[in-house]
Amino acid sequence: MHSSLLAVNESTVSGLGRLARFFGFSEVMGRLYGTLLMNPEPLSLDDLAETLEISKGSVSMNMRSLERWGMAKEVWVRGERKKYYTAEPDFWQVIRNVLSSREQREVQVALHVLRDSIDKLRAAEVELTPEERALAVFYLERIGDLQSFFQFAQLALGTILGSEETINFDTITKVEIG
Amino acid sequence: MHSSLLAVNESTVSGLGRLARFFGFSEVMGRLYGTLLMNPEPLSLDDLAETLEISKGSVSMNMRSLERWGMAKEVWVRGERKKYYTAEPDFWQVIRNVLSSREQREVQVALHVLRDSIDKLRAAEVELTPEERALAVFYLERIGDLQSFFQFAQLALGTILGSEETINFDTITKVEIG
DNA sequence: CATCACATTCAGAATGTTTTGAACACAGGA
DNA sequence: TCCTGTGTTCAAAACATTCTGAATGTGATG
Repeated sequence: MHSSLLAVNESTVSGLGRLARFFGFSEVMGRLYGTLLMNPEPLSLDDLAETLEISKGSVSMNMRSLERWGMAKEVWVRGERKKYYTAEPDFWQVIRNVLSSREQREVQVALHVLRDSIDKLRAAEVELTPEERALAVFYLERIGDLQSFFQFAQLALGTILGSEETINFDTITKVEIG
Repeated sequence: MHSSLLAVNESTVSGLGRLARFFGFSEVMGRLYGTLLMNPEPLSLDDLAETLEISKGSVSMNMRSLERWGMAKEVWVRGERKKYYTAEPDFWQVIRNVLSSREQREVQVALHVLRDSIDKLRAAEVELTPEERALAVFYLERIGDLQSFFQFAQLALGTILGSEETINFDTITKVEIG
């Protein structure tokens, strides 16, 4: 195989490994996804283990994670008993999965905790000494700032996820906040 | 001190620890930032070590990281020789720092690598066998998808960072993509 | 310039995470 | 039923990260 193809493959695989880390997944998951993405044909567990030079056990577990996240799926190959996988090629779909099943929930939990804190402080107000009351006011201010941030995050996620149809990245010319 | 104040403090500190992890920092950094954020008065290294029950060495190192990221700054306390710190209270400022010095660079590196890959494939075209050429075409397609994604990320980051004045999260009603 | 009060550093310990590979489970075919 | 090829599991090992605390550095002060 020509060296340029090998080099491009390698840099894509390691780049996706990096991206996976960034999104809080294991690097191996990213590399597996990358390997599948850069292969026109489906690959078996053994193929993947051999290509990435990692144990079959690791491939097995990481592939199941990839499946759960909708980043890869099993395909049937005629006359073969092995499991074969392909990458979900719609990157947008993958991002949507991650953002909606993980990030969005995180943000909502955070907002919930903040709201609880505010309620707690308001409820306790009558029992506080003057100094404590001053501190409570200070807390409310800081918590309000955090709330604003998470509300922004919620809004941004909602916007990205809200558009039902697949966003065609190529046609985006502007991201507006207002 | 009233239990509600303690509870709110604790949940904010651990929430910020969590957020720090999410952004790829150490949890301790987040907790330190949270502790400072929830204290009207500056705190010394010893105060922080005692409050969070961690060693002074760890506090020292993590506080220097926080300073480098613009999340905390030293303040002079009259008549004291110790170093005192306060949290940068403008959350938006903190986010801007992180996004512009880290995320934006990451995205630009990724785009650069992808462009290099495309160039490499184009340059090698004449030397390829027919099968290799088919694979190159396939690679170009996949790489184009990745490029679109990173270009979107670049655009979004640019929009958030581009607005010179501090964004008031409270007044944001919409995040638009188009 | 010696002392004191603090901050910083870093080797080693503690802890957390990921990987491996051997054991096991399972399904299909003989 | 037993064998064979495959996938899965999980305890232990390898590896990575983070923390600690004693040693060291630093600078202000008498």
